[in-house]
Amino acid sequence: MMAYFAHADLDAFYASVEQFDHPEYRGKPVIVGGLPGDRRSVVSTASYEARQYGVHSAMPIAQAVKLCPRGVYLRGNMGRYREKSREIMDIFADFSPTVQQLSIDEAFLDITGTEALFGPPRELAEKLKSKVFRDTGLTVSVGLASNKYIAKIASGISKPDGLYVIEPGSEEKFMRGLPAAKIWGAGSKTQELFRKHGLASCDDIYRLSPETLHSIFGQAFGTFLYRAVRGESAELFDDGRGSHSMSAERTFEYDLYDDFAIETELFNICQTVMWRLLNSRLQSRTISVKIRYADFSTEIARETFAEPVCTLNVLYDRVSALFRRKHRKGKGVRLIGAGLMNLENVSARQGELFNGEGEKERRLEEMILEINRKYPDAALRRGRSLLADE
DNA sequence: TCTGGGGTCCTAGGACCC
DNA sequence: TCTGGGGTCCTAGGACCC
Repeated sequence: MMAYFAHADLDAFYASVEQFDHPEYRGKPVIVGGLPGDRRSVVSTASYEARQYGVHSAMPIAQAVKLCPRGVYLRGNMGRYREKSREIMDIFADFSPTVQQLSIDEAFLDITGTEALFGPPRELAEKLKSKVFRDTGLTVSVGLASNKYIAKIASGISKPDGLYVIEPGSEEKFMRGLPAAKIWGAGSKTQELFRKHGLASCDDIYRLSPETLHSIFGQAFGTFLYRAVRGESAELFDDGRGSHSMSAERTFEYDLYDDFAIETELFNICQTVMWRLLNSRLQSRTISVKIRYADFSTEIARETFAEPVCTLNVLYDRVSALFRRKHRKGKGVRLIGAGLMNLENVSARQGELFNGEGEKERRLEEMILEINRKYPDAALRRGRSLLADE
């Protein structure tokens, strides 16, 4: 049986959720990401009305305000977006037993062999689109193709509220007709390389030998490009295996120079990471610290320990020691972050670390983390001093 | 107009072991 | 008697995605 995939992608997701929840925003340019006057905020999502002013994702809010001063600016509500996302993913699951969620607002559906239930792929896509709209008030763009990579490209062709079908057998022709800028997985640096080598279209890349592609782009990426421009399955994305990580970071409105202020922020970030770790039933032996200085230069330090992190105290001790080793004093700090890599499921052995005193400490920490999560402003200092007093 | 936050994957090179 | 090659683990940095 011929494999067939749908890529379903919500249109301007965060902005559309806001317009659904607040009818007074409908038809207006909505910009989610920050309020006018916020320093160092960027646009997370711009509604299609806002895009007409030239506003787009990743643009600094200050620039968006210049382009679109009358827009509706919002900081956003991730909890609400996640809730809406779950509703939509549940709908996707009605149409395919194999839904691979790629991010909060998009997924691949393996729709191979679903004809008997939903009719031909185009019909399935139309049913899916109208069900999503009926049940959630949001529009979704769908691409249909014989492999996931092409389905992903297809869903972007006729956004918003689009439906684009690549007939089996026409994958290569479709890709070769696209500009190189449309290659998913080739970002700004690669686009620069394309320009440098005079590669304007996918067809230009198609004409290069595998050897040339490898010499320009490296082994893995060269192979990826070779396959992508032929309309072959080019799997850039996670196949479900592989390592996972968990991190939190914060950019400050004004660069920090004060050690105590920096340590307090670092502790705050460790709390966030620890809270998520405790709720995930995962563990990790590798910590990372990220520092971005006022000049935007960014450094990352990692360290792997023999024993996994199991309490906030341990996490904070390790993170702050690594931070102090890496930190160049006197340079303004724009961002700090901390994370855990190579996450694995909590082992039986780890359970032994939680007996007696360890268990008591962990319970206390869980309480503090819970309080701080509920009342972030009130409990922060208390949390830190409680731990410091031990 | 200076550039968020949370992820994934790839590469190159060093340490160490057999 | 100054030097092989493979495997594994680890670190730092970069590119990309939404």
